[in-house]
Amino acid sequence: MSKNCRFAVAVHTCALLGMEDGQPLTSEWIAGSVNTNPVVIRRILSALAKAELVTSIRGSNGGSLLAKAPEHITLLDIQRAVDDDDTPALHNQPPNQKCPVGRGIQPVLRRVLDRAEAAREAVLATTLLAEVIGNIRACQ
Amino acid sequence: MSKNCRFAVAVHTCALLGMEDGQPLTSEWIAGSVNTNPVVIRRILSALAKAELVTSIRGSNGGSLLAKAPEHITLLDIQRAVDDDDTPALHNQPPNQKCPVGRGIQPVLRRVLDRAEAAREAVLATTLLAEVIGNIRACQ
DNA sequence: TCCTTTGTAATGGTTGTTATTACGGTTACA
DNA sequence: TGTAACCGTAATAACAACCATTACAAAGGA
Repeated sequence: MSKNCRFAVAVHTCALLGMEDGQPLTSEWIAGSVNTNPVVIRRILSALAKAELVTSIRGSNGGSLLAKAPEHITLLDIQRAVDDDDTPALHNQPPNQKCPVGRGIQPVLRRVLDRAEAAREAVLATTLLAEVIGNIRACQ
Repeated sequence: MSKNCRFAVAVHTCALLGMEDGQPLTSEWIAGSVNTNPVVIRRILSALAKAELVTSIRGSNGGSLLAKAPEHITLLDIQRAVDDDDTPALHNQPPNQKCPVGRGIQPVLRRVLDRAEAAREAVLATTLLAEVIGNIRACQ
């Protein structure tokens, strides 16, 4: 479980954009809904734009729009856009290579953790932004 | 993906204990294999003991032992023992409740993330410490 | 030209993690 | 009955990640 809230803010942002279809929203407006600073939103939007999930219009009357229909954006797309998935080192210092366990533990653990992470991502990959928007609408 | 290495150190420690069956290992010895400070190991062992996965013998000739056979310890047991699973708040500040999305986003997201986390834990729950030890032995 | 808006750099505060020192309690053994 | 070898845990410092905020350059409409 990641320790930052970029993913939550990114999904929140995309849901707003998806519900106001075609209407560009400013970072300040989005920040008002998320309850944070507009610059935080712009950083998230910048990451989403690099992944080609949103586009931005600069200047007066500008703002951001979804680049794809919510039916074509998965939560995994969003997660990959905003969370650097550089898998952190298992151990902080490399373990003692003179010990059989020290030598063998890392590849073994890595394999298991990769399988576990793949299972987690499979759930996100099958959840569409459109479903999230539908659920939000349903609980009003 | 968690950002600390407690889980890796805990599995490493349990694998050592499981391979030296019956022989108590000192925190200093384990620290030599993990390549860290003995106090770090003792903290991990303390958490593992609270979860009744290991026992410790104090005093001279003391050390730690597995409390169960490696066939009866899953990686999920170990993870739960050393990682506080207090699910962090999705948003840092609660979102704006006057906005429909701000009101609805958190329960919806929480549900999806709980499902994703359950899928991840299912993999850890079906991986036994005994398998890890077997894999380490196999790649010597 | 002026105003609005994005894009991004720089900075400070907060929090989580690891390493390390220190010290008290426990136990085997001479 | 000492003493040495252990564990258990508190305290602290160093370090990194993250977020909020200020600041400012660049873009674009009126």
